[in-house]
Amino acid sequence: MKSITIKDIAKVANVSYATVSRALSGSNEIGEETRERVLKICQEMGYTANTVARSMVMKQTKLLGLIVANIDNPFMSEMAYHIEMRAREHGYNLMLCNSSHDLDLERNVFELLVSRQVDGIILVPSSSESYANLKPLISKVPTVFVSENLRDLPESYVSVDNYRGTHIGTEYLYSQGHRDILYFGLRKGSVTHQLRAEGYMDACRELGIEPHVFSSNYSLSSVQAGSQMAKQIFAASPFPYSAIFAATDSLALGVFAAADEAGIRIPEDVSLMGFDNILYADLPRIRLTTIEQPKKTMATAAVDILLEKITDETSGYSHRILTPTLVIRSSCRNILEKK
Amino acid sequence: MKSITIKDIAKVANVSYATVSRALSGSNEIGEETRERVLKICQEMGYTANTVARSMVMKQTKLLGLIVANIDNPFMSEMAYHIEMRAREHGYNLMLCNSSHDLDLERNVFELLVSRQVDGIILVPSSSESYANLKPLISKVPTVFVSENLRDLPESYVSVDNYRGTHIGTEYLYSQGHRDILYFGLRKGSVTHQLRAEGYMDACRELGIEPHVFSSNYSLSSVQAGSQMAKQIFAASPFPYSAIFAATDSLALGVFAAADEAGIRIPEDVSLMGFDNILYADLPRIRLTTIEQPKKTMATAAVDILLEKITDETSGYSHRILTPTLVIRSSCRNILEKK
DNA sequence: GTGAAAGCGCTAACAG
DNA sequence: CTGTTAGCGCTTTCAC
Repeated sequence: MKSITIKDIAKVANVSYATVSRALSGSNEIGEETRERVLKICQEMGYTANTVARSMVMKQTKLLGLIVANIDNPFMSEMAYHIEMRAREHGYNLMLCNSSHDLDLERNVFELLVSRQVDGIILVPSSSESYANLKPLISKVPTVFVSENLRDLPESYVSVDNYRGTHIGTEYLYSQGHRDILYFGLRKGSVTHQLRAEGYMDACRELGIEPHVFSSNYSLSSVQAGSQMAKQIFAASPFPYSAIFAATDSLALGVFAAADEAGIRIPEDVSLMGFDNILYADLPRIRLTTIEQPKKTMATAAVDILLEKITDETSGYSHRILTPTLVIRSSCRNILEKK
Repeated sequence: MKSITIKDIAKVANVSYATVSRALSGSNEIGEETRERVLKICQEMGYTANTVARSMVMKQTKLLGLIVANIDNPFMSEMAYHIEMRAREHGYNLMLCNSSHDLDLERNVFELLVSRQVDGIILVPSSSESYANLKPLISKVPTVFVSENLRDLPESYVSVDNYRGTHIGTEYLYSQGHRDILYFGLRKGSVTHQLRAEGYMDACRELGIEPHVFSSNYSLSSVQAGSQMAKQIFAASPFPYSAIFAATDSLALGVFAAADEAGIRIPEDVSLMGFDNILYADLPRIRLTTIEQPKKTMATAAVDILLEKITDETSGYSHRILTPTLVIRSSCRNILEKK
């Protein structure tokens, strides 16, 4: 499987291999007929450029690293899709690594990507701890965080306005007549989830209703965990809330499962709102009303910010906070109207 | 951001840079104290090896390409997760490319990966046409196809025993009293789907019931398409089948949606069986009875076969066909029993 | 317009 | 055991 190189072409074309390089790179310091002749020979001989060699001398790989906790999480995979497409539009390819929600692994793969000379890294951290965890490494390569709000940390990130998301959602629930709303799934240590809870609480205050939040240290992105947690809240009978605002769609799915089990109907008995608008949310029989994170926009923004960082040597960082929107489906009921 | 190299280390350590290389590579032709001293300096100076340079001389990148149609498809993303983890276990990293169900794009990214000198490629094709489409390129790099059954084409692949899957599923449906089963979603041009339909039809014949298959040229992996198609079959009233065997879980989800809309209850009025056992299938309110593709095993096998191909220069190919299993959830009813 | 040559960071003979 | 040296395939000055 010996592949043919620029030198082989040069020999056949009877030119120096620098000339072949010029022909290939679209340089203008080469005669038109020479270029065409060389290019034709490349074609005929089935020449494929060796990007690795080019990377060596150019000192850039046109490679981006993408670190996610789990690519099989619907939120992640949707982000990954858009990120990959956008990156490729700009001539970049993606190296994918799963960190499996493990900080040590996250650090490992980050270092790995650095040693592979990626031009930049996009990181979808599962918690706010990632920043501290990776801090010493971040200086080695342009990095942008996605999805997790890092508040005012000096590193680039793009996220949604989490505070506003739950604020909007709470207002909607209120407009549907709900006065007893449970916020389900606050996890300490994640500023993203801190902000979501705050948005809910502030909205409650403004609306003159009492906030109730159910905290947890479990994963907030697993429906299993959600259903475990939801079992606890449904143990109280009668269930004292008319609506549940889940911190994530996955959690909401878990609530669905636990509600079915407990014989509580959604939305007839209690309304359910999610956050993220993952692909699952739109499934038949689920049809979850939720807060949409503009995933494609976030993905695009992340790539663009990263490429800008790569191009401009000027250090600095940018925070891009996108606006979430309410997606109304069928998991919330207006309790002002008659049943 | 100038990174430090082996030479910088050599200078500080007062040795030749070959010695540094030896220390790093764990060679045994180096003195113990020298190694330790060098390694300590590497540590102190924060040296990170340049994998690209190493790749150049080693003529292997320890990089695998993964081409999927859409990483945001739940089947793909689950496969991707396991593939990445397995690859990394063996010291390989993954370059991810989406082909977006486009044969030209698929070829493009394949070439791209070749020029990036990946050591091998894992391809999850969306149809059987991919083989013909990529044939001239496949000789350039070890490749293994995943999920799509290529029948007896001379290229490595791992897939599930599709024929057996639908056979088992049909028998199960029969055991639950179903005699009028519609097979939903045969697409010509895919041997995978050909085999699935055949498994169903042969089972019907053996069981002495009449096969009915609904063909389509739509995508078989989109719930949207599934619901469009399902609308057509539900237009017939009364609906003449007691069970529907969908060619994929995504299609089954579409059937769910159309059934809800048509006021047909699952499983009370008609039973529904899927194929793939994607993550969605286990969601509350869906709980789809389906045929499981052992995705983790497939992923692992794909990586292992590929690495073997990479290591053994001996050409040749292998076909690995795994056994599917029935996963019983709640979308099928036993119609022998009283309602 | 084209060729010669240096060098990207590293490994692997080959000497000593 | 350690140093010297020759590349890996390519881009890019610098001459001609």
